[in-house]
Amino acid sequence: MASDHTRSAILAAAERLYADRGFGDVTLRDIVAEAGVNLAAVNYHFGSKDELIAELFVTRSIATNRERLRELKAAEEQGGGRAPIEVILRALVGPTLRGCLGPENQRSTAARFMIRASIESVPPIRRIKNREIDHLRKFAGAMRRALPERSEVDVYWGLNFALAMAHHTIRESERLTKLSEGKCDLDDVEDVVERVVSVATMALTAGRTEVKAPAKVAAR
Amino acid sequence: MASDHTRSAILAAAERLYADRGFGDVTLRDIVAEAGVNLAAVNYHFGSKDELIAELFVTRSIATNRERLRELKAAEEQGGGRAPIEVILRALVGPTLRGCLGPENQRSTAARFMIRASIESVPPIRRIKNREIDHLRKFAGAMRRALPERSEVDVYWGLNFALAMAHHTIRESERLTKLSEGKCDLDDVEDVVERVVSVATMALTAGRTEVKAPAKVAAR
DNA sequence: GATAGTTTCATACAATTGTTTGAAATGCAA
DNA sequence: TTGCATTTCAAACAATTGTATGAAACTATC
Repeated sequence: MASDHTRSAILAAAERLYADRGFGDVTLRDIVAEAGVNLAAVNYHFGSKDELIAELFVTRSIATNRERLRELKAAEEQGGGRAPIEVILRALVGPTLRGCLGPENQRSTAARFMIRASIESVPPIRRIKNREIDHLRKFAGAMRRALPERSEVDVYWGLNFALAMAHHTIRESERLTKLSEGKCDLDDVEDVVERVVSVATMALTAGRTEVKAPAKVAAR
Repeated sequence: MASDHTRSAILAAAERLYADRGFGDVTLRDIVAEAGVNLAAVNYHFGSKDELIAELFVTRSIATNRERLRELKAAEEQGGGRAPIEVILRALVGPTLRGCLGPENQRSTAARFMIRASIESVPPIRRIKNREIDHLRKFAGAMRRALPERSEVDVYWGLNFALAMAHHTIRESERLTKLSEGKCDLDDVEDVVERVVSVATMALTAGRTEVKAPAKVAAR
């Protein structure tokens, strides 16, 4: 094992390049050049290109999920097992948004890598990705506890829309800036978070404030 | 020109394969095999692989935009130059959702291709994609006319969120089905359209029903 | 300081990719 | 039919990719 220097240099370079340019057009030769190591080092340390990607994704996936669950657990414990829906949604979309948006220099490579992974899903990632469903299920559970009158289906849709707004805004941030001629300030991350959270909250609570009623009609 | 048979067979096969498997892992050999034509035919008729993709994208892009604008124009003319925001949003997200979701057999290859193009944007598409901004600007204009009291920034955010929900739902439809254990019915396209439209409408009108007031505070 | 195990390196390999080539086939006008 | 342009085809080409190899360099233990 010795220094591990080569190994971690590869991981860092790969994550940076994948985050910037996507999996499609980053070759092993690009990675080793960026890392300043030999081409054969990748196969020596990771076995194959796919295993490198998988290791990268697993590591980051665990970290991101832990971050989100930490916020969620803290909120629920504080509220005696039930957190306000806004807080839950903030725990869901906040970390990713904060990691990907914001002033240029503080953008997180890890977060941008995860967004790439969620977009152009390559085989090694696709194989692992199913686990994330369990993670989302925990959020769905918390949301149902926060909105007991709400139908299960509506909660899933709200969760889906919250992730939709967060991810899409990240992916298309450049286009939104161009479309709005800079008027939408994507560097003001907390403003973006609040916009997403507030719309998702409305989607989950509108037309159903206190009522106990059947399912289908909701969220209209 | 003669029959054009080969040319259109290539276009059809390419669109189908790209829609199904993405640009990343579809080779020219896959396409010509599917089309039942010779490998060299692609370069003979289109010049290069990139030009084939570009032609496909341009054709579909024009058709999709025309479809959306047709709905929009019809609505605005009927309302004397100003359509209700719900109708505008339906014109924006309806065609794409209807094309991509719904019972297996009636899903549109064209719509799925366009979603692929919006996801894993390859160089030839990226070069053209800027034009779509002009198209979105027309929708932004109609939305501003429908919501004159609303700030410009809020309208752009509403537009962004509407597209976000539509596209994300299409992209992650499989995951939503799995997460909800089939309870979210993605075959009921009109239900999905109404959900997206209603949430986007709320995002654009909440907390600002009749008031004439400054910007920032909105959509909270 | 010799030796065994680990890591790095230049280089080669095999497979796949988009593209080109030149001949054969086809269609069409005179 | 003849002649000419268009279209199709099998085959080869050149470039790029991930991977494998075997020797060299290094590290640590005795």
